[in-house]
Amino acid sequence: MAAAAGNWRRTHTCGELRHTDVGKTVTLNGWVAARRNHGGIYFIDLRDRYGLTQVVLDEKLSATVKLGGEYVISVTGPVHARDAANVNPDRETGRIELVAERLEVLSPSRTPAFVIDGDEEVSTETRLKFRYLDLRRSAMQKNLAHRARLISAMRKAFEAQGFIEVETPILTKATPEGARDYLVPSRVHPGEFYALPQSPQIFKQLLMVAGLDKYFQVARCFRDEDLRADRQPEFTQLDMEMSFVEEEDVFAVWEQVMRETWRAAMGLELKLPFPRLRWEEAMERFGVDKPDLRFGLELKDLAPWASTSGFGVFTGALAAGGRVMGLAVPAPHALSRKDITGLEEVAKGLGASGLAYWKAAREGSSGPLARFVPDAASAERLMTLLGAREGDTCLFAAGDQDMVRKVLGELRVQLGKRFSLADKSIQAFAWVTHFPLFEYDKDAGRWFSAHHPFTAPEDWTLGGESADPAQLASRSYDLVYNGWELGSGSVRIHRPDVQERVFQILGITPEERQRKFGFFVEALASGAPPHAGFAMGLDRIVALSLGMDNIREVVAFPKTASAADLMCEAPSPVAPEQLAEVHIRTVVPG
RNA sequence: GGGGAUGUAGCUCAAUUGGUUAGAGCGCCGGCCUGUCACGCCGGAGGUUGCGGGUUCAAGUCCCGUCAUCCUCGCCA
Repeated sequence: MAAAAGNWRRTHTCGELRHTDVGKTVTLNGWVAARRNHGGIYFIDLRDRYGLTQVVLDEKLSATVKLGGEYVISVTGPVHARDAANVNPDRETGRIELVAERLEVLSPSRTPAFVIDGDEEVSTETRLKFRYLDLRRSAMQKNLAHRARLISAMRKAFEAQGFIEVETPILTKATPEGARDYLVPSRVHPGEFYALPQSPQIFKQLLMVAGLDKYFQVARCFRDEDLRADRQPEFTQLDMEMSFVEEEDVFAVWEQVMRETWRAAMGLELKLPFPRLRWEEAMERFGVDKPDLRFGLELKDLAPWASTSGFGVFTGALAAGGRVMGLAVPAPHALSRKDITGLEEVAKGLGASGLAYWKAAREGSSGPLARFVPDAASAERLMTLLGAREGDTCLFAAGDQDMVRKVLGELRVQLGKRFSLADKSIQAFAWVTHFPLFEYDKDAGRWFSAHHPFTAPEDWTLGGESADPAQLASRSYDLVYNGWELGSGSVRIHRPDVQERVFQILGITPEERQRKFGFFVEALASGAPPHAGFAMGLDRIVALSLGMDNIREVVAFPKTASAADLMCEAPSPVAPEQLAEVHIRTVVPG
């Protein structure tokens, strides 16, 4: 190091000097956030991660340097108390100022693309292009600090429960099921590819076979699918797995982790245990697999009334094996004819043929359905089924069960938002369990795992040879929070015979299975303990805990909706030599 | 892949029915100013109206295409 180095180094940060420091001679380093030149006296607001401190220059000193916005400087001088008239009560450091005796420009700055401390909302495009400036804003620094606190709290909570953190490969093997893989060509093996992990799923199960017993990892995951506000092509999971356990053991660990995390990062005390409800119950009561439990407005089965209603659409739906369901919007929340037309559009968009409604009343009810509710007894019966009171607006859907649930589930969500039904003081965590094991894909003409192919079935026999895969429940579960899915997991298959049977139902041939999962099946046959795990979407939970709905705000260097990095301009073409090295020839359409 | 919104100065936005030399605030540059803290005052520079084509006497404005950003459906075991 040069002999002169060190005299510019800070003794304090820009956020910590107080009235009690008056008289000390200090050195601050930071960015020039604002300049106020009064000719004979010159003020600088000096910024760093910790705050803002006013620096005062006299004419002599200010004349020696040319300062621009965002210049990085070092200033040394005594801390002075401000006169009462000059105190700035809006700033932590507002009672003092640093009177500079030495000022050094450590690094000049080009004119920034936007004003760092400005009030104007800068476009996402500009923010991402100059992300290093965007991250200089205190709001972004707070977000990242909050993220770090939350991750740290989770790490501590897992470690306290005896979990060990293990890193798993980023260069791994392509998987046939699930999301599209990001591929990486191999130089050494011409024509072959690694894949970036969609999750560390297989590795964490292998760690259980290895006997690691309690694993966790802050794991980066990659999925080459289209983006959303809450989805980036690379994202972070808090991933975990444990051995010799079942659902309740995993729930207990996570409930403890969430309680400690919420306490440390948010200062909130969570009530344990979280409620559990089976997937089937969630779908029946709320129409969705991630219900917002902060308000009611539940879906009700109206078959007992509908079957004798005389309304052809309803009786027809029931006769065809479908459902007639409804929900009651409490009377204070009025829905106009126009509102209902809007909701009907939503319903139609989701496959409903229409949206019947009824203004509940024992006498003189109204709405298109009123003529099918001819008397007080009939009205009473319907209102009881709906849990409706006098004056409530009741909405109905009839038809195929999946469609009816989807329509009313969506209406429930929209009405909840519209009328702010959710009690904001509630932290509504819940475990949704026993999702279906398989889903049928009409286009592909085969069954797919609803969760992933290593998920244990509720019944180890898989219902026998003749079972209908659609009817099988799995031992998978989601953690739901205020209507958001935070993460999911399952009890895994630890028996090779059951794993074989699942592959069989998925239509994966023995050759294919051997090629793609051979090592994994062998591992399961090499002493696999019963095990189960869970992974939480970290970006989502950090954003949610900050009251934000876009995870870009909590990711340091996120990508745009077209998966581009506007700052470093990735992806980008590469030199032909580089392609040749990895045996790639590109064929670009057009 | 589909749908919707947006694109004008470095940033955030305005510009009537298609009609003069495309404006404002902030930022930037120059000057003045000893108590400001969004300092103030005076002056100034800065535009391929995303790009390409078309209609028109005339296009930021209308039409077609295209690109980018945002939201969203499909997709995301």
